[in-house]
Amino acid sequence: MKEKFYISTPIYYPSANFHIGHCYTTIIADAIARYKRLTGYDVYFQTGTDEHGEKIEKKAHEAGVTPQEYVDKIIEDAKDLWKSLNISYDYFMRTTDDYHVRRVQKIFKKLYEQGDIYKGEYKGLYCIPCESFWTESQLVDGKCPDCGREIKMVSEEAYFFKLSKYQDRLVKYYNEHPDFILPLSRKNEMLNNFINPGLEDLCVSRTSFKWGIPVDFDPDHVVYVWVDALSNYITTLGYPEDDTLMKKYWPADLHLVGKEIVRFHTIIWPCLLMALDLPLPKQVFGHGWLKIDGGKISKSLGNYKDPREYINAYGVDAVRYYALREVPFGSDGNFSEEALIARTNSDLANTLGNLVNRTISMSYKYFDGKPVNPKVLEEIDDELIHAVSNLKDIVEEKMNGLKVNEAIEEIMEVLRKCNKYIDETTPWTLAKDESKKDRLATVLYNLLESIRICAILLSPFIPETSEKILTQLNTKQTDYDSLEYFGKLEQDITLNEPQILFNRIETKC
RNA sequence: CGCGGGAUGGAGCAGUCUGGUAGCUCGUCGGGCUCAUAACCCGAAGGUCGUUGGUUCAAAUCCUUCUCCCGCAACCA
Repeated sequence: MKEKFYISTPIYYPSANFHIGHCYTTIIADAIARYKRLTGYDVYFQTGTDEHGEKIEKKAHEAGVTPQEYVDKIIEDAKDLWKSLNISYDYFMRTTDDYHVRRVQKIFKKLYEQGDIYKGEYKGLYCIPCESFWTESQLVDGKCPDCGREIKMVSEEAYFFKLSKYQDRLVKYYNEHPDFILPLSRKNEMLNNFINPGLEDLCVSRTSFKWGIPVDFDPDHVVYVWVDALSNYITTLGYPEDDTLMKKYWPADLHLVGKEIVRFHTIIWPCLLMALDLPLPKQVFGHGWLKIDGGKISKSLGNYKDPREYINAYGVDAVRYYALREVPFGSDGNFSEEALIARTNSDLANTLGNLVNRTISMSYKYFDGKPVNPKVLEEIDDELIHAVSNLKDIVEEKMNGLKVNEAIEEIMEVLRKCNKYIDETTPWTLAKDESKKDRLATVLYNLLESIRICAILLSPFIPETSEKILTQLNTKQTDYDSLEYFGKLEQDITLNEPQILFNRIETKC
């Protein structure tokens, strides 16, 4: 039986249409999910939306629609966006779905009945014009850090979760699972800032707004974000009503999250799971951000375009490739249209596209598109064949460490070697000498086989392009097992006519 | 002193743990090639490795001073 792999994106907050940052997280998750499927895992890849809360209630009110109508429209748009990015999610969850509402109520009640949730009073410093709570340390000269006006102490009745009770067990889990939080610097951040100073109990209900899941035994309250949103990862598997899928897929293998919500996934979520007596997720990866021209992507600044504009202009794989290639493991990267164009031209059009094009063209020119391998090898072939043969294992090592950009760079390195190999072997010169015909066939076969292997390994990242290449090769050797050794490309096939994979993007100047 | 990350040729990064000729991609300039998408291949120029002081035969790397940028600080991917 196949080994399972459960990967999730966060459930995004649909207060506005999604931007390139949401795409970034989702593209990485998709690439990892596709890679795991390619290598033989039974993958469950979940994404979705966190649709409750005051902000959406307010936004809907401003737009003159109900909150449900408001989010429905954005979710429709989000699904279209994921489709245009070739996101291969297995399930799109929404916190407004009936089963989720019902199961969250059951979870909340269970925690209440076993004493992990209790009723108390929420006291906070509140800025009335900004409608925001602040902590003491956030205040500037004792005033609201946003507007500078007076704040006041308010209190409301609320339910609390006993986060403090699980502190020691959480630290123990961290120590026993050194790879639980990646990158490591995030773990230190959690310990120094939150855990070591002592966890405080967490406010898990609100009475100040209505757009949320009602606490069924106390209808003045709605369940606040934590129990509602975080539990999405298990309510979709049936918890607590049906354990069939839970047994199959839980615990999650990887929660992919942005660095700003690492805390929720590495402190609050594990403690909730401990309270429910469920296993904890194996790994949480807090990735960096795509910046736009060095600054944050900001809804209020509106400094971004609809991602589909880039997809329509440059192709889905240009956008996917950029997101996956440009940002190093765990750190921030910059997004700009100029950089996207430069990356697409140099890597996808020049290195990859041109290589495929020139190789297939030569195969047509000299052998009518029929690959044969007479194995007239020379010393110069060794390095290429060696590099291509090892590529699968190198990519595997990088992907296991979630170093997606490095995995891609390794493949590009091999493609550059292929281009170099062409110049070194000069097939056009061999073609002029009839006695070198078998050598020429060998050189072209080596190239076509290298391209085939690279195309398969690129399929998790740029699936559309990968498929185009394999179609041009007209090969049936497209699964992971076909990477077992160099030389699996069939010799009784005819390639399809070469087609441009990526047109160079000319910038008007 | 709240915690953490960062500063390396024009741009983006690796190298720092474990000290030993500073590397990669892009860009620029020169050359080559003609299978290919002004592409591809080769070569060159360009760096006092943020700052101060120290340890050492030797520091981008270890210790120290300071500066600047960024993130977190109880819902911004």
